[in-house]
Amino acid sequence: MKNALLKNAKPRKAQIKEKAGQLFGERGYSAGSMRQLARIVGIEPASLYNHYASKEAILSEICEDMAAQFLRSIEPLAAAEMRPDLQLQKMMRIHLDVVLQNRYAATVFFHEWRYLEEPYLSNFKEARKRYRDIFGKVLSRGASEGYFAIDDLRITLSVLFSSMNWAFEQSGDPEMSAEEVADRIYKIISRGILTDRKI
Amino acid sequence: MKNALLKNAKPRKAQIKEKAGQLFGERGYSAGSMRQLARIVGIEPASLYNHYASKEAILSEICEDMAAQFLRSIEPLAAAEMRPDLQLQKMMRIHLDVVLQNRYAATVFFHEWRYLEEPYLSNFKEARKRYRDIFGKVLSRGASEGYFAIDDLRITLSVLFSSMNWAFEQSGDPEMSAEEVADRIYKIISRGILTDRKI
DNA sequence: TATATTAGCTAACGATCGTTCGTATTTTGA
DNA sequence: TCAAAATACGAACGATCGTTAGCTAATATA
Repeated sequence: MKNALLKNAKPRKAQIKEKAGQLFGERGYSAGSMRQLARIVGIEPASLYNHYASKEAILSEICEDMAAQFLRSIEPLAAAEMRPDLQLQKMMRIHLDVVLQNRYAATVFFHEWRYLEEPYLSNFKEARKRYRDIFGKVLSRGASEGYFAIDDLRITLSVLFSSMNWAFEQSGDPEMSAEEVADRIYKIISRGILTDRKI
Repeated sequence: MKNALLKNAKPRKAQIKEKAGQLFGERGYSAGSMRQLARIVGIEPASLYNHYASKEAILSEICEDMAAQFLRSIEPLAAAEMRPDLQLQKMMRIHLDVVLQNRYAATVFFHEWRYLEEPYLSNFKEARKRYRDIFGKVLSRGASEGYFAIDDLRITLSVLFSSMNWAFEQSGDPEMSAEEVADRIYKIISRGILTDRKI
């Protein structure tokens, strides 16, 4: 029963969510209207409300989905016992893989979350903090074990996530895989761009 | 004359632009209304149109101002003949100084430029490209002179600007100066976080 | 002092916003 | 088979949007 209901409810609802991700990602949450969304989906505006209670409900579900996917993807690796540098590299690959496989939703997740209202906003921030802390923990452990030299954890995390989250922002279609991009960013952040040569 | 003595405040137009920077930076361009702006400035909505022809005109002027300020600030250094690594560090300091001295306008410049329409949008992109190329040139020269090891210029520039442009995003008030932040980011990007020690 | 410009106001325009209502149609579960 | 649930629709509500019109008062210019 539940499954049957879910089975039929899902396609349309998922379709709305996907198109909303595109719309909000391209035009922004505020500028993207429910009427535009309805037109893209191919139904009347009023029909959207058979699947979502409000515009914000769509946004919050997109953000929650992404938060859950980021966390679910990274958690197995977070628990692993690896050399911190290798662990960081692998975690960056996974992060960028999630981003690349959810281009629009990830854009919404990064840009439009601020239009969430309570309690969604607090939930979002909490999830983001948990995710951030997972990376922070790897950096801290790497520092205490002598692998990393980290002057300021907050800035290091900021550089790390900024680099990853805006890597696909510029180009419409990426000519590189998530792993390639991740490895190039990892190389910069791990070894820097300076050569050993000193003049 | 007597008004010049009475008025310590900025001219209305500059005041509108400043408050619009705050509003658009905090709420976003689409979500921040002309009525909200008028209330913040302390005049009626209609009065805004004695100073700006449209909402978009305010946005475009904010973006143009920032583009001009970034370019004007960096150009003297771009022409200087210095060691590329030192030049890059100094340019990063200046870039972050401009960001920190224009917190709201910089936020608008980074986030809200996409709501510009032609021809403002093309002008914006052109200016941004010129600015980006200035940094790219330093990186390229540094690479050709053996100071930098750069696998992918586009990604390196992306990491560089992402790191700088979102450095002040999280915290409401920065407890670090632009120079401190710039130097910490420069250290990460130049030397990386890996220690020399291999276990 | 006479005139032109600037800057402010109230009021309201048409458009669009998110959303709701009532109803028809389709799909589902017993 | 049949009632109920799910899904769609047209129409419209009140709110808010950017903007304009028309007017008044202050200021600058001559």
